[in-house]
Amino acid sequence: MNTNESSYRDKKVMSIGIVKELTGLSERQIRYYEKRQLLFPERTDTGIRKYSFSDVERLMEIADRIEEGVQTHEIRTELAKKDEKKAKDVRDQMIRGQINAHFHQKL
Amino acid sequence: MNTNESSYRDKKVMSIGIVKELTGLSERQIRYYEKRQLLFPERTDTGIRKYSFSDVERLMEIADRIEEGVQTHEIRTELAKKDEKKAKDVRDQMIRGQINAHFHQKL
DNA sequence: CGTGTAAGGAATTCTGACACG
DNA sequence: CGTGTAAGGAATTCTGACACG
Repeated sequence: MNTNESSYRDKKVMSIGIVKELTGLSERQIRYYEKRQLLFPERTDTGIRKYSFSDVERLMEIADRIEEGVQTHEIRTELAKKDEKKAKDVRDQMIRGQINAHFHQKL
Repeated sequence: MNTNESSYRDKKVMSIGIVKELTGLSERQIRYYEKRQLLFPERTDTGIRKYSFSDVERLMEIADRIEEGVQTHEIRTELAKKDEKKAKDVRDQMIRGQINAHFHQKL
């Protein structure tokens, strides 16, 4: 029941037109940030880009940093660091989950 | 922070192709259920339908009921009842929120 | 009643390029 | 470097209709 909700944020379901509306960015900008490796939309079999809500959030962060005069290269590094931290947190939680399950199994 | 998350479920952002993939239904079926008033996607200025994750969930429920041999007309009634109940729950929560806010304001 | 399909048109998205700087 | 734009093509979506039942 809770497993579902959070997956909505990461599910790649929107095409660029909606993302454009949600972020206020131009398609040109959205595609350019992808080329610079700031975000990673998926593609349909026929090549149409698909974005998630978290991609939208990320684009708004990117837009903020750009406005501050930060170059895409630096933003890329920052985001990569953030992503790695999140991945680590997820791994930690997984381990706790395992331990927890193991503990309860013993009862 | 929490206000955002739940809104993802109801935000109309997907076009019919994705909904088709997510639900396994045909475009024909999805559009037909709309005509029968079982769901209410939004439209872009140019007439393209946009669906939310909750629409996707709803379509899966609809598909189940159809498989059980229930007619769209009945499903419509069932869903309307459910929707009304949810709306009522939301109103109740709003009131509780008001009371709560009022209470804390007094302190 | 619920769904498939072919038909024609309109709207969307894609890429590579020229432009400015 | 970051972004706008016109260009041409491919993929998507829309509606109304014929079909079966």
